Amino acid sequence: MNSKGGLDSSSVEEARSGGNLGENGPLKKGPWTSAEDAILVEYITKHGEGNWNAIQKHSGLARCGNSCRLRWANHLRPNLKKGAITPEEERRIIELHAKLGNKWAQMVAELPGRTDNEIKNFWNTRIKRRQRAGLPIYPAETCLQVLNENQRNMDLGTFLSGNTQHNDFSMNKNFLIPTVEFKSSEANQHLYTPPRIDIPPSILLNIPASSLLSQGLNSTLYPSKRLRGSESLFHSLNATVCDVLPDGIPFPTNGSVQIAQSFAVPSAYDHNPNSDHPASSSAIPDCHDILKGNSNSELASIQTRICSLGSLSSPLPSPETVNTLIWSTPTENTQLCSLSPRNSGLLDAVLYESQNLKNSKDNSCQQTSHASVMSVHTVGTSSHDLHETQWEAFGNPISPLVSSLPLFNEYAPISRNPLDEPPQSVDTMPGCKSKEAAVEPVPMQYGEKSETVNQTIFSSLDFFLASNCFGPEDPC
DNA sequence: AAGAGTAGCAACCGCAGCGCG
DNA sequence: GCGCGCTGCGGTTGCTACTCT
Repeated sequence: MNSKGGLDSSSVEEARSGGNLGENGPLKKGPWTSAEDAILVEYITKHGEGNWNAIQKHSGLARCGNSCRLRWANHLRPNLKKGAITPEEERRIIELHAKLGNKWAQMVAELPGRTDNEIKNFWNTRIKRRQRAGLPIYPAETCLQVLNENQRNMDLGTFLSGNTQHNDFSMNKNFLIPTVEFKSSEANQHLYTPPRIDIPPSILLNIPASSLLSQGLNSTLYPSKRLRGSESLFHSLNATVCDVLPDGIPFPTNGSVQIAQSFAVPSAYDHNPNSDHPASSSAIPDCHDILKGNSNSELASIQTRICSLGSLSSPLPSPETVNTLIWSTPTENTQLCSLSPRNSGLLDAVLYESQNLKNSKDNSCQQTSHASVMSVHTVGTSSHDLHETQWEAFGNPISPLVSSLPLFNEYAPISRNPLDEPPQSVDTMPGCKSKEAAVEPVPMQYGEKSETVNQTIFSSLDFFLASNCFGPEDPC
């Protein structure tokens, strides 16, 4: 690539003139030549890093300052570690991503010799690879490790006081936990007293949404000073996810989930102002307001709701409409979701769920709802219930989250490697008429609880990470 | 053997934060 | 306080090599 001076003068002169580009002409793009590298290295050796635009001006390179900076940072600077990512580095990257999300620059500090670009590329490749294989993004041990670390570092009090691992939380002084009523959930609560979910706040709040949703839903949901495109995307996601969370879901009332609970709010997609879901009206601040005012709440709400989404009840759109949903062009209802071709499919589906949820509120799908509600709230109490009830929701033969997705079952209740075992037909499951493949719930042993619960959470998340199933990329 | 598909990598683009005048 | 330029970051795109059919 580069030799610190092994080039003849003609090559350097050519590089200085920008090849076929004049020195004052347009800046050169594309791959760097050895001659350009040599010039850059020479200049930085003499003058040091920084002032990249000056480098462009004074070195004669026909490259913009930022390009020089990137070239130096990613390829030319000393102490760069070349070669493939080692298993140990991979493990570290996974850990860091679980903690930090797509904060490549921060990860660099923990991975000397590697560049943010390298890490980013590695991660993106890894994501693709694991999605293809139907594997969870995060190994269970990583989930547990992050969980344990967060448990050590943070409790609810520190979270609320801002003394957390994620300083972003502390930077929001107006983090409010609005009181939320779930009127429509009362009946459910009678039936299913919300048990305490045995998931500490840290696992829900400290694993950035960007980690959980990266590449699948939104790349930068993690509270960040940078919102940019993801902000608008988040708004759409916000709207859709707000809506798809059934109003009747009675969140457990421990601290962590209360936070999530407080964001189960209506959205602009509620086209029925007279909706008889009072929980989705005045008592709850608008998601958008919350989210604009406190980006951390994005994390909390999204993460938690995504967890809940894993067990969504389905308003039972027909398979036909599911197909329409998946393949139709954006409508006024879905255009907000068209921010990213990768995301639109999932968000369309979520939106559709939302619409049908509203439209079918009078339908007799309460039992299905209950099943899914239970799947959320039985996590901590009965693994058996968890599997069964989640299974009911997941196995809903008409849900677009299932019926259109053979892959879905690879992300079904328990994170199991679909490569390990061929999926079992849902037909074999009581009450399931879908022809879709399924994975049989596995009895959980004592001691597996924590891991399995987390696996469940991340399996659901992984399912969403695999959301391109909804889109044209993978019309499964 | 050839074309298609995919993986991996390098580089670019656009945005936001920051400092300075 | 405001505008401007610089810098850094994260997402995306494009290219090349490799694999598969």
